[in-house]
Amino acid sequence: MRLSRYFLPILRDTPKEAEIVSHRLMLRAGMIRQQSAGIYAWLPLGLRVLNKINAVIREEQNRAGAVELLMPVIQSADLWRESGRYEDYGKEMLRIKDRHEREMLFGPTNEEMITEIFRTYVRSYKDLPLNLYHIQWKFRDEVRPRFGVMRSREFLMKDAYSFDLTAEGAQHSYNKMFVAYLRTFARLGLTAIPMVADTGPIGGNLSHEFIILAPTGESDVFCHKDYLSFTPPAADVNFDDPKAMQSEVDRFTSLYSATSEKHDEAAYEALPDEAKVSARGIEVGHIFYFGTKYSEPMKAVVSGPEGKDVTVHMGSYGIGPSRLVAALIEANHDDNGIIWPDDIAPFRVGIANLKSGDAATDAACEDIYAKLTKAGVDVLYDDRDERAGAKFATMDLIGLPYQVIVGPKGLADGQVELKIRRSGEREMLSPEAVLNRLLATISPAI
RNA sequence: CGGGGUAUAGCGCAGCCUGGUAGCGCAUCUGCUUUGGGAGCAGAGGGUCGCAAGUUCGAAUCUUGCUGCCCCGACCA
Repeated sequence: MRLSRYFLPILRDTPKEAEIVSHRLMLRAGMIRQQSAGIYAWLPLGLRVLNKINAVIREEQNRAGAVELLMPVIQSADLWRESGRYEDYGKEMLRIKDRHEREMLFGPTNEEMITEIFRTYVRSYKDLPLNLYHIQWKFRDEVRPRFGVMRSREFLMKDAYSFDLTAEGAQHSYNKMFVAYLRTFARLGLTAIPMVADTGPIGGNLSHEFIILAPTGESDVFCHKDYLSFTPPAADVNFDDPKAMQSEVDRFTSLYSATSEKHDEAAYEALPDEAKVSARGIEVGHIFYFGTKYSEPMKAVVSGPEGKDVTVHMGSYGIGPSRLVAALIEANHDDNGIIWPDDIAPFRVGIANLKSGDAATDAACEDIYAKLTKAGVDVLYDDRDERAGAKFATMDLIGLPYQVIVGPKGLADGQVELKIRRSGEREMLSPEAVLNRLLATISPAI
């Protein structure tokens, strides 16, 4: 992408409403635009990041055997009356009426709808287990939205729903998502710690939140320090092997960890002092097993092996990609701006033409741009007629991991500069060497 | 939902107390000079001063009502 033809509304000043660093940087980098309290437009740069996060989530959901579909954002109130949640959900649910005065709602979650779909088509135990997911916008009318997309009213969520014949099967489904989540967060470069959680209005008796530690987090959390250095489940872990899944889950639930709602002061105090971690955390995922809470009232039943109807056991599994964008920035930034992980960056490489209009620098930039683009690398080529300083500042602000700096001085020696955003390291290399170096950074499919 | 703020150009702000028809910096546009870490000079464009009613010869400024937004708390897959 040529920056001169892109839409990247950078702000030099920080809008005063932005309190936390991720919100400030998302506004300054032209990623989002607030439209109303807790409601944001995603501008091109922000959308790129959101889509990259979604891609990782999809790969790991699919690997774990979940199947993607897409459900609507607007739902019928009648569906929610079946489960009894239309009355229970309260003012967080945005209720609307269509032209025929029919009661509708903007979905805060999709348990009822997925259960309706499931019960319509799935009749036999032979079709189980089944895990269906989608990535769709949700709306929860929070009393006080804040911190940009970290705590917004409209937000994107990946929500998966599992269906099993038995509680044992449901445990395996739960474990698969547990492992998939660990892998997903690890691939995003985040250390997420599973914590025993409150089940809230979703209900159920087995639930974990996945928390990443950050000073701007909204939850008080407590855990064993060793969690910070756990290695995530491997790519070739066998999701169909219940024992393998259970042992991974056991490994990640072996040490103390809890949010303040479930905190056990005595258990925590029993830890050695050097193992105690008391911090703030951001909830980036939440998984539940809730048995027949929805399948029972909504009559989601299948014929069992003995020919008798069996009410299915369900679980649901959420990740907030829009919140993850903010969480990633909270975990990856410095005074100059965002520092994206390679695979999440809106563009992996930035090319700064320090003298647009100069035949030699233009030619060198065009050549590098063309070759990287042809190799399938996302490149942002800053071909604007701007001063060098402005180009450096822009690339650092939007956090491009690799920056190729092309100017007349270097080209006189046949060299361009490669700068690594995260370390600040810079090196003068030939254009060919830079290309080889950049292509080598593209990690093979995990 | 309680408490506290705030609303003036795309962003950050001044002007309000003491009413006289709107200003600064950044950004944008033009020209010239510059050109390796957010350049300089000169000029230009851009605002129903959140909305409504009232007081007044005259309201960004005073009064009343409403609304948006932000912060603290409570709340929160």
